[in-house]
Parts: sequence; C-alpha cells; structure tokens
Amino acid sequence: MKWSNAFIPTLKETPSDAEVVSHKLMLRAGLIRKLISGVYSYLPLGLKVIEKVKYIIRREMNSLGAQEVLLPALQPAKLWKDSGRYEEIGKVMINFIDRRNKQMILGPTHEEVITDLVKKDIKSYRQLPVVLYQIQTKFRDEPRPRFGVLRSCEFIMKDAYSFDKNTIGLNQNYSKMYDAYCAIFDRCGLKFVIVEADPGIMGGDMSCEFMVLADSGEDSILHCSKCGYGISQIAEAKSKHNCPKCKEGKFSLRQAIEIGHIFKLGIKYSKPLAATFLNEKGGITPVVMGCYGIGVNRIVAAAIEQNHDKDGIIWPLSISPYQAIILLVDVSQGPSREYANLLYDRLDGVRIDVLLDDRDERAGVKFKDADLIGIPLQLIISEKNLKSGQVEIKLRKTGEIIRVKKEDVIKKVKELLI
RNA sequence: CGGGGCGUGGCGCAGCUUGGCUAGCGCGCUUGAAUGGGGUUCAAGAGGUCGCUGGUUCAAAUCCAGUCGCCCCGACCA
Repeated sequence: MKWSNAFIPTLKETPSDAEVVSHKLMLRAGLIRKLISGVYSYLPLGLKVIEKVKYIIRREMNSLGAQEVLLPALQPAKLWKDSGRYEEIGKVMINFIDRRNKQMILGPTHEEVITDLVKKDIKSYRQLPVVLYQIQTKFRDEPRPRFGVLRSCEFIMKDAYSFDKNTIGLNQNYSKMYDAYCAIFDRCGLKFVIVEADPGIMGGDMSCEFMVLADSGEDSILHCSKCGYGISQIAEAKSKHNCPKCKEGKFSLRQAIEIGHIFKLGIKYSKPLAATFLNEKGGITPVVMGCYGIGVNRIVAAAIEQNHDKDGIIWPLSISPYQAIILLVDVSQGPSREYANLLYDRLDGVRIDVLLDDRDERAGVKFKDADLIGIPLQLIISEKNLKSGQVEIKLRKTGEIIRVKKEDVIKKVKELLI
C-alpha cells in the first residue's frame, strides 16, 4: 500500500477522552475511531492487526482439530430463558422486540446457540468428541464501557466449544486448548500469566484466565514472581504472602488484562437444554462441554500496552499491520522516488507486506509517523543513501540502524523478518 | 446506578469567576513561494448558530433550570 492513497489518519495530539496508553496510541496511530461510548470503528491499519491475530488463532485452533463455524448474533430470548441465564445476565444483554412481536437479543456469548445447534445433530457417542469455534462480534450493554477497546459494548471474540461423552474427554480437550492458548499468546508476542479463576456466571467446575500484566488492567490477580503461579483475586483471599505452590516466591497483587478464559462447563448447559446422546450402553446422557474464549480486540490493546515507547507503538512482528515501511525522505521526483517504487514492487513480489510512505511530507513527519504506527522495519531511502548505493534499515524496537547495499536489501529484509 | 469532571471549527486548548463591540490561540486543512534526514518558514485563505432546549436580561460562550453526550472513580464485568 502506498500511503499517499491510503486512509491512515494519524494524530499529532491525543484526543482528550483517552486515558490509557493503548487507547491513546490506537487513536493517534489511526487504528480506531469512536462512534459512541464503547463502540469503535476499525480503520484499515487496525483491521489489519485484527486480521493478523485472527490468522494466528485460526492456525492454532485448526491444528488441534477444531472446526470453524459462524453462529448468529441475532438470537431468540427464549433460548436464554430455557438455559436459565436470561435473568442472570440481565441488562447487559441487548434486548428488543422484532416486528412479529418476538423478543430477541444480540448474543453476548454463544453457549446457548452452540448447544442448541449440536443437540439437533449429535445423537450418538460415536459422533463425539466435537470441537467447534467461531470468531464473531459479541454485544454487551456494559454499565460502564472504558479504556477504548478494552471494555466495549461490541467486540470480537473467538469462542470455542468442546463436546465430549465424558469428563476424561473434556479434560483432554481442555488441556489441548490450554496449550493452544499459550501458543496463540506467545505467537502474538504477549507476556502473560495464567491464573486459576472463578467461573462465575458461566458455571462449571474450573476455569483458567490468561492475563497480561498491565497497569491499565481492570483485573487484580495474585501472582508469584518466582514460579509464575497465579490466582484471580476474587477466588482467594488476598492475605497470602508467599506463593501457595512453590512456597518461596512472593505473592503480589498485580493489575492485569484478561485476554483469554477457558472453562470446564460439564453439563451446565447440556442438561437444561437437553443436549443428550446415546452412550455405549444405550443410556441417555448429557454431553460434557468445555468453552474457551479469547478477546481479539483485547489482544491488540494488550500488545500495545506491553510494546510501546514514548514515540508510539512497537508491534510484535507477527501482528504488525505491515512488515516493513519504506520511508522516502526526499520528496523530489528524482531517482530516490524511482528506487522507492522499485523496492516496493520487489518486496511486494516476494510477498512482503510493505507500506510505502510516498506522501509529500517532510522527513521529520515521516519519521514521527513511522515510529508512531510502529512497523518493525523502516527502510529509509534518500538521495544521500543512494549516492553511496545504500539503504538504511532502522529497527523500530531498538532504534538500531543497519546499512545495506541496494542489491542486498531484499535478502536482508527477509532475514530480519524471520 | 451513586460520586466527580468536561462539552467553544478536524485535533488540542484559552475566554466563563466579575454578562457588553466583528469569539481567540496552537496544530491541521486550502493556495502561493522558499525549504527538504526527526512534526520547516513566510504570506494569503477556508472553516465555529460556543452540545441542545428553555429562562433571566437592553444584552448570554459567560448567569439559572432542564436535557443530551463524553471521560474518570465506585458498583458491575457471564
């Protein structure tokens, strides 16, 4: 993409309604814009990051044998009355009457719908286990949306559901998901901790939360700096001083952002919604469920919370909107522009996703914007460099500048992108 | 929902306490010129019913009431 005809509106100053760093930078770097409180539009750069995160999630889900589906956001309220959660969830659920006078809701989560789906087609233990997932927009009328996309009323979630014939099967799927979640967050470049949590209204026997330590986090957790063991603050008293697991590390209260949560649901939904199958002995048994969620928008915000400096975002390579940005610091129509275009085409030819800053702006503006939007590699092209047959490659993360000969640029870029 | 704060061109703000001529500043935007490696300079422009409604007054961005919106703390967070 060439910046001169792209929609990447960066801001020099932070809009006054942003408080936390990820929100400020997402606005300034032109990733998002607010429509109303708790509802955001994703601009091209923001959407690209979302898509990168989705790609990583899909790869990991598919490789553990989960299959992708897409469930409706529009749902009948009756389904929720049947499961017993209608009253429980209350005002958070967006509720309305359709033209046939039928009470409808916009899905805040999908246990009910998926259970209903599966029960109609799964009749025998021979059809189990099944693991399904989707990446979809959830709607929650939050009492207090805040911190940009960290708590919003409309957000993208990956939710997966496992269906097993017994607890042994559930435990296996839960454990596979646990591993996949670690892989996903690792690949997204996040440092995270896993805490035992309170399943809350979701129900079930146990749950684990995947948390990114960040001052702006809304959740408090107790975390052992030595062995990494953690528990969510709600689940246990905060009186403990030493880690209950390794007995050595200090147990300290930390703020964190919840980016994933996995639950062993058991028969909490399958029983009331009558999702049953015939077991080996011909008995009618409810399916044993697990459910596994990831906040896709939150991964983006959390990645920024963990990877930024005073100049802007520092994207982990795996989720960066572009892999490299070419900075044409001379504005003239001369050889440097020709070379920048040539390099752009060549990188494009070897499938490197590159942004060419060919705007009629001064060098300073381009440097500032490049730092702000945080693309890992900055390829700096100028008359000065070209005279000595060179291109500068600046690493956003360290600020290190590598000078390479023109003919070696592609090779070096490939090398740096590994 | 309780407490607090804020709404003035696209963005950031001043003016409001103590009402008074054509409502200001910085950035951005348009045009021209110069400049050209870390948010360039000069000149000329465009752009605002001061969130909205009502009230007080000769006169309201400014005072009063209501209302809408936004942010923060708390409650809540499946």
